[in-house]
Amino acid sequence: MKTSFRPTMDDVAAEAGVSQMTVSRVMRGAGKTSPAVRAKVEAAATKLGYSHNRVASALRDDTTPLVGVVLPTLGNRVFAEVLDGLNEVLATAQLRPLFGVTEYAPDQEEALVRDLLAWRPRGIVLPGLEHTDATRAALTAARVRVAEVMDIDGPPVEAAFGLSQSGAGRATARHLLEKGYRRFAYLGSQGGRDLRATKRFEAFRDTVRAAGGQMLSSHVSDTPSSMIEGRRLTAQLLAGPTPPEAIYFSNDDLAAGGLMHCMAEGIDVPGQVALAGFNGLAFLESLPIRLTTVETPRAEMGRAAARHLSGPAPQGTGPLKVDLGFTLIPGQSS
Amino acid sequence: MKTSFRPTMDDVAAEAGVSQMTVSRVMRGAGKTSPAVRAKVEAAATKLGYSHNRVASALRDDTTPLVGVVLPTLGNRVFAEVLDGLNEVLATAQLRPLFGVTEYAPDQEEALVRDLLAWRPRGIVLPGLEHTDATRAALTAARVRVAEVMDIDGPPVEAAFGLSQSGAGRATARHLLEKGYRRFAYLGSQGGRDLRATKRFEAFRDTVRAAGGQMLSSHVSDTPSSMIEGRRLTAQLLAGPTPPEAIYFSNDDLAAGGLMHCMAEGIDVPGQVALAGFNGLAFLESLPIRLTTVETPRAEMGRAAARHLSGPAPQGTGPLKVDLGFTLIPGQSS
DNA sequence: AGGGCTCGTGTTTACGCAAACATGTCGCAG
DNA sequence: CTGCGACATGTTTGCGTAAACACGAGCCCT
Repeated sequence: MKTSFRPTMDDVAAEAGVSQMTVSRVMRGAGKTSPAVRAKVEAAATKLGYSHNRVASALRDDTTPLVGVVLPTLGNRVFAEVLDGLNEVLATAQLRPLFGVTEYAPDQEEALVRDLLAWRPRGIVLPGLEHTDATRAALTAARVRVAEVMDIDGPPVEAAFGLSQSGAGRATARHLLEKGYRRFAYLGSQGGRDLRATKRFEAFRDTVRAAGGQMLSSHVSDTPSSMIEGRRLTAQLLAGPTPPEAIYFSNDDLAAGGLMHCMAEGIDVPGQVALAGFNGLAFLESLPIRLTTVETPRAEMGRAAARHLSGPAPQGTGPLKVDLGFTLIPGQSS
Repeated sequence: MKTSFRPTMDDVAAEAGVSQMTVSRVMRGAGKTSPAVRAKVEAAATKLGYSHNRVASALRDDTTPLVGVVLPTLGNRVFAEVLDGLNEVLATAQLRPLFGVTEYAPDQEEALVRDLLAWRPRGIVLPGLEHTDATRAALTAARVRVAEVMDIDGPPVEAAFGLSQSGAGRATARHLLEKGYRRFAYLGSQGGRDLRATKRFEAFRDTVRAAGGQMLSSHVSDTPSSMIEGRRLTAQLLAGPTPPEAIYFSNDDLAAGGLMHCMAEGIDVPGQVALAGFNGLAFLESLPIRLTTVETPRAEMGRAAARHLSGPAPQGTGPLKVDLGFTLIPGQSS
């Protein structure tokens, strides 16, 4: 006997006095097994401490009950919430998420997708609709279900579950224009690698201009987004030569940081400057002034994607787009 | 040719005019291959759209470059941060997290561990030190590295990376006692299933009593923790017959909710009631009053666990405990 | 010049499981 | 009492990969 021997179905079969195939059937609850045999096999498995080997099973089946999950980052609560919703539904379908993060780099996404596909997953979840050609090629070559989340402004590989990012940018612009603001600035982070933030910004800018407003400036820092960074960027902007009437931030973290700066400096919000964010994160409730923002269905995007991947294969009806919507939340900051 | 044919190493080998083994060697960059052959093989692989099959590879090797990750929940930012730190280090070691959540149920943890072990992972990460006997048995039977995170108050299976939960409870109690408070209440959530929160509470209570203080009440709701729930619990408590001088919350979310209640009702903090939380979450910065809390090294616990699992196997020197510490942050709420 | 290297490549084999097919057994209808 | 079918269990086979070993070609050292 080897040191640290690990029992296989053959060992369990020998112990129970049945064939390996019968053990397989009992383990999976598949096919026909008599109660007597089932009991014997279960006792033998317990006695030997047998652990089913999903790797062998997966090789035999040429597929795994895994779903590859690609996220831009875990540093942003948004994606943790998407993952949570995703996992919630995957768990009920006996699927397990296998994930990796790209830090918003397309080439990292490409490498990650390649690696995830090597596991022969049942499906794969990607953020957004923009991918390299090689990524798309790999996805279509593999027989794998694909769900794209967050964005629906573009052609999905197979199915997209999200919201119109440019729609959100437009809605925010319209709200601020209605409130009478005309001179705007935009503050973002991630060095423009967050393509959805860029879509929001461009729609915002175009809407402002179409209405006769002005984009005085836009500054996108290179760092990950955080409250601290939002505070820094806001301080810098307001100390500049052309302070805006309203600031559109690429997300709530930056916006909340902006609000912190204003409160610390005694700058009246929205009197001297209005602020708007994006996402509708729960912590906004704890701010002394309610931030204007756009609420997004984060967990629901994950759930919808998981439902798609758990369900039956699509009927060649072409790419599917599911608009899960967003809600403009007018706050006290505008 | 089958519909939707998936090339194997044999196909690549035929295309390149070499043996399957040579393809394997080129793919893994293992052993000796001449540059000429390498180029031929790589060209053939690209041409055919070959994707390495990690499942077959894992069966052959009887191990996978995967790490099973067990988390109580993803609904709490704390665990997303641990996962982030974990993933950060695992990624550099070419390991991939495969995770599942238990919702704080020991039997779900048991089932989850069994399932994760079926993937023959390199290692496994668990929250806390309390597990069922069957879970411990399964872990030791499997040849798998084990890292437990969050807590160090107890015997680890192999290695624990965390902080003393009871130490944190004691430190908070001492701080409040020094400030002169004597009549306390405790508010928690998760129906007592969060064993680490329970450890903090018990240490807090014992410290208070040993110093001649009183625990007027303790209430643990059954719901997941959230700001809303903290607000509700606090409202209920303060409306009761014996309002305390200070409230110890099981975490920052509840504590922040408590603060919201007090602000909304015009209750002076800490004049009428002091508040203290746990975790030191970033969003506390955005509260108008800095909450007293205990800062925990969440990402670092994940990183340390990942480093342990990536490193060489332990030298039979017995269980390892790594105290990553905590920091009491005295705020304006006490 | 011959022996023993090293280096690059090929051949054989086993990893553990489950589909497909084969076989055996029992009960019941005619 | 015979025959046939339903059901339970067994046998064979192959999934794609990588370790172990085999082998041949060239090289250096004596």
